[in-house]
Amino acid sequence: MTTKYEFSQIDKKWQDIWDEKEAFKAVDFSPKPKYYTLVEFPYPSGEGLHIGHPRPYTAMDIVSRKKRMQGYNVLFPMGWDAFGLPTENYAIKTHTAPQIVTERNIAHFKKQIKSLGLSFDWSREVNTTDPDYYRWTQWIFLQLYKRGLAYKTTMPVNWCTSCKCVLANEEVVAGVCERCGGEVVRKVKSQWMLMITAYAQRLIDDLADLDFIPRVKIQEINWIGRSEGAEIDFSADTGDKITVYTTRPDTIFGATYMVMSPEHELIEKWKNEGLLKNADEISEYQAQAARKSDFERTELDADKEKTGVRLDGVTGINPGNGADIPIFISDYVLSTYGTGAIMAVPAHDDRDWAFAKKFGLPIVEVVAGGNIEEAAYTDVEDGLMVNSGFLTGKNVADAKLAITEFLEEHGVGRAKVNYKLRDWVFSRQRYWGEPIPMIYCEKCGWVSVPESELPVKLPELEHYAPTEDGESPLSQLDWVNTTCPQCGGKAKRETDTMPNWAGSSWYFLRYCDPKNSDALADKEKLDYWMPVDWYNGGMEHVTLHLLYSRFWAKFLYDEGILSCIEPYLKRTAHGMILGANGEKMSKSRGNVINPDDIVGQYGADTLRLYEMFIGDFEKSAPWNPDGVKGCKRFLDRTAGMSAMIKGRGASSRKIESGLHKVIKKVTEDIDQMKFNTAVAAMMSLQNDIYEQGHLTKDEFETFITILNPFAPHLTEQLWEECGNQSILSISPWPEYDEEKAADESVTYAVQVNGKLRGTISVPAETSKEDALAAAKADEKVAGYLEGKTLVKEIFVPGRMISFVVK
RNA sequence: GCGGGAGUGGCGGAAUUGGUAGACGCGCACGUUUGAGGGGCGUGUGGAUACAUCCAUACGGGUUCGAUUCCCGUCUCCCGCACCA
Repeated sequence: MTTKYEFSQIDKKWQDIWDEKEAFKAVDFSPKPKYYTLVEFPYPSGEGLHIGHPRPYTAMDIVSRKKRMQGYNVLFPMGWDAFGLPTENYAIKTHTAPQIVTERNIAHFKKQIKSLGLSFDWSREVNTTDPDYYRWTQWIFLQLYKRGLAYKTTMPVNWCTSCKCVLANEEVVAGVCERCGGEVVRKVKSQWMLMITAYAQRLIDDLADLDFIPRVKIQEINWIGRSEGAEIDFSADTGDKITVYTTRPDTIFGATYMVMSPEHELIEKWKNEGLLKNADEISEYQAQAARKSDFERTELDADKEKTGVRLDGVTGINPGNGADIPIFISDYVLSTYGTGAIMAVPAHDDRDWAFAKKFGLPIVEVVAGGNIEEAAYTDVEDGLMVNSGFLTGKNVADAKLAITEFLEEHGVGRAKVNYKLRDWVFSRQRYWGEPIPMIYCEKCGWVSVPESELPVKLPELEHYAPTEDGESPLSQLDWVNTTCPQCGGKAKRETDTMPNWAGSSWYFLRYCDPKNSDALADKEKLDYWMPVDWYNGGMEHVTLHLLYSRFWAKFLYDEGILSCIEPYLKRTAHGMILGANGEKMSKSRGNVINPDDIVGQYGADTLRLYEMFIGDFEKSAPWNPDGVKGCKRFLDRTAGMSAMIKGRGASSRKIESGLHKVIKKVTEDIDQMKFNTAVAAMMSLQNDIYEQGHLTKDEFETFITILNPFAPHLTEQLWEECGNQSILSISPWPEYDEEKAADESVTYAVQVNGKLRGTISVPAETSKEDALAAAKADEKVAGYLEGKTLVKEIFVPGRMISFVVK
């Protein structure tokens, strides 16, 4: 009999039995209610599993196991997000094909993940680098192209000088490449783009009904960055129209100058027409701005001064008051937002104020309430319009409406909503990604690869390194030469590949029907399984993967492929596991914990339990080697309980009531991600059982049943040793019985004038009157009541009694 | 700067329609078992103390019979975004 958690003898045994019996297989169209739990599939890096991986995996495994035991048909799948730069860089360095490296990494990851006893349905495993998988990634791209949502354009892009590759906005973090930390510069290139901006409003609106944790919703909304304002057409004395975007049209009478981004197209026009007297100075400034990386350009440095050059020879006209105003170019105006030009209102915008101060431009107050000598007054709640013609006297909100109406009437402006979200740069000049299934024909332009010819397979290569000029290594191959599907003439293939976010944008759909060769998944299976009921992942993916995949799902809904408008009903996020010193784990800090070592030394259940007990699941927590030992001790003591079994039924009122309370607590805590307090409750009950010294077989079996999702290996073993033939992991979850949970007696805290003066213990069903009488009779309490006038009695059933005396 | 979150023992952390602050674990101390160590089992463990009490949840106020919880103000830390007009 097992009296300790002998992990080396039981972990593998039960993993094999679960495999053999297909205990965790998700059944298509089962009459049971379905439940789809999802964790972010990992990128199988060469470093192997990180100690952070098991935290979300175990958490969602616990949710899945509990749901299964509660009678749900659970889909809990796993796969590999295997395209990506680290693999390719490793391949370049070691001259090994990325295909081989990937295969090896996946095998290693899978072995590690399997050692944790997670209840994945491995029969649904997917791999984004499998041609049978990426065939459908390419297919979705073609559908986007067909609808005009994929397009190729030449534009300035973020270019990682180290990866020699284009990055999406979302991949540039603090001015450097989020993957390698390399310097990012601007480079003009022809790129495939996905029009995610077409879905900006829906991506905001549809969050409303979803059960996402608030910080995820807020971060997505902020990233999309909706703002309401107006476009206003200013004119120039050249006869040209300069449209600006502003959120403060109410301040138009305070617009004392204009600023255009250095890239604004009118500047070239005016240069060509010879209108600019200081054309050389302007060109020099433009060249300077172009050299700066986006990071330098947007860096907010306390010492950083605004720069700019006045367009000498051109004057703007304020359509509000008809005033002539100067026009500048400055790099504080971005070409990629709004119209690339602004009306500057220095009295009421911090940036315009700083610029005006530096260049000695007039600052005209149009909203009263601030001190514009000191700083711009940007408050929109208080303050009335002044110096503003027909707007004078109105408040800001009314003035906005009035001026917008005025502009619309006169045809020089209109209400306008803008978003910070940009279209998704979808091309990568690298080898290890899905080829973009497009062909360029001199005669026909860009032509789709016919769907019947998908997948466009990645050809095998000798050299994987990108070329110095920033082209994909695929461009060096004869593979690029093909024929135009439309006219049959000579044509060339697109050599860029997709970003690694492509395959992960729809993988949760493939799990519903992973082997389908006629469609990305069968419609009926999608309708059965989708949407995902609970998706847990990292905060770092909120503005990347989460947003991208919501976009693709919405598109597929529009195409009639999906029946749900949102892919995930519930989204939660786990905290990081830090090193023992409280810092982020990293090789350079020397504080890395390897999950294999923990599993080898303490067993899978110990690692699982500790990762759940370590702290609040949503927050980061430092690793504590002694904390792991505490969890092993609890598991050993759980096994030790089997030697304390006597009889059946209930051993005592106390344990029976405690057990039912813990059933309730564990059941609820799992649903609320409060795994740490669920474990604490079981530990506490175990202490009570040890104190009593014995328990019944029924109690023991119930105890190991609720512990099973956390520590499946040990509890299966103990269940078997109790003489059960069944698999515990798929046995019914215990029912909570309120009557049995009820206590025999209740302890009341007794306060006098708000201070705790005693406690009394009375039978649970004691009436208010009897309880109050008992409280007054308490020796200590009586001492405080004596000689005083009782003003008030407060009775909170089951909790406390409070007397107010004078 | 904007947005979000958090400040509780030596440490990780519990406790919310306001109701016994510090559950549970670690660490530490003592006892016990053992040839010793380790391990197990048990007891104790916020601070001060005149041992009746008093103080204590970042800081300062407020509401209340009662505040970690609600309100006002201040400070600190973490995360995200960042010249988005």
